[in-house]
Amino acid sequence: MSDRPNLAPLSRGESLLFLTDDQLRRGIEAMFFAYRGFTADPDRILQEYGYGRAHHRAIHFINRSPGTTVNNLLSILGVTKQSLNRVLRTVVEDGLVDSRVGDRDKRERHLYLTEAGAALERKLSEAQRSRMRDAFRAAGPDAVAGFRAVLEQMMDPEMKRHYLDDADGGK
Amino acid sequence: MSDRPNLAPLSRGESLLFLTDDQLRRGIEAMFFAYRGFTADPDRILQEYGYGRAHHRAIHFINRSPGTTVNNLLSILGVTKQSLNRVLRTVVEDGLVDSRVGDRDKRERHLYLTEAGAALERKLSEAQRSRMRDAFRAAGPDAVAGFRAVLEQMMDPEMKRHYLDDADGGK
DNA sequence: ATTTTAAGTCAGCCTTGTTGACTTTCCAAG
DNA sequence: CTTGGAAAGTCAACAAGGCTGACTTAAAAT
Repeated sequence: MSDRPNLAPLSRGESLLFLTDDQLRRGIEAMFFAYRGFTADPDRILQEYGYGRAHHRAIHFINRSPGTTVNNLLSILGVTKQSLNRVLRTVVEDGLVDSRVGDRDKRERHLYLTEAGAALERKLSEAQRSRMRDAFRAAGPDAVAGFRAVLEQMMDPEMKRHYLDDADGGK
Repeated sequence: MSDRPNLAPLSRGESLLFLTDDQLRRGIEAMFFAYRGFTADPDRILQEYGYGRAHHRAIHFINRSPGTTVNNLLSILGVTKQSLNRVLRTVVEDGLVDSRVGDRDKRERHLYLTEAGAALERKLSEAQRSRMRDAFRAAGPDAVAGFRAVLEQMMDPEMKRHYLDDADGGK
């Protein structure tokens, strides 16, 4: 393969790098427009339920890590506890999330999805997975690896901790 | 369910992709965490100026397409005119953006960055480009192509129109 | 002359973020 | 056993930035 994919005009022989400001600007806009697409489908579903993205995020990560504590969720989501609490209160009241006092430490609340919560989670994530599946299929396996590699590099280091604690073990 | 847990694509990067629900969930979280990183640096700068992401977006696209009209900006950003107008009013008042009545059509306002506006734009986009440059460098050229390919597929079709109207011309 | 379009404005509402102050619970260290 | 502090929750106030709806002005299009 060429080491210069179809990306750069490179008229000035000076730069071996394919990272012109224009290339970077395209990457920036790609993030902007793609993120909009990425959230569009769940947003529509949430609206029917009177929820917002904040509810989606909470539900997603409770589903991913059942029994997680509020504090843990706080550090993943990066919002204040007051902000999270407002969201959490509504989903608990609405019977989507179960908040159980900790056994070892009774100050902690452990969060679990109820059946209704799990049902909404499936609905939301199926919509989101569907779009991602289509994008992955259309772009191909190599592109998917590249996509993940770049995004991983773009995260703040502290966030990488939360990005799939399980993940591919070593590496 | 997935009959093929994380085995590499053995069919020559063609047919069956390894798109388990878990792979897709990783892609979803990658988007979430990366987008946070992506906006973190500009957000910090904007805060010093008392602006938000909405101002950044307006400034970005005015810089990309000087002389663009309010209506055009509206369709790129996908917000209501009232929402955009509030943002636009402040940046015009603050002398970052110049709003000129159209020559051909006097109903239209054409938007341009002033020197001060261009200075802020450079500051913001340099921060964002810097992070993207680092991510691109670390991930490598092939990854960058894949990143862009996947994001492009993830956009809503109408948004693809706005994504680099200039772009690689005849394909 | 009438209708449509582009832009702007006013008013009000919602979600989701923020601070700050304060309480309750309860583990753990002195 | 007392007390310091962490975890969680609550109340209040505020701001950004979305939204809708109603309305005006000016100019272009029909």
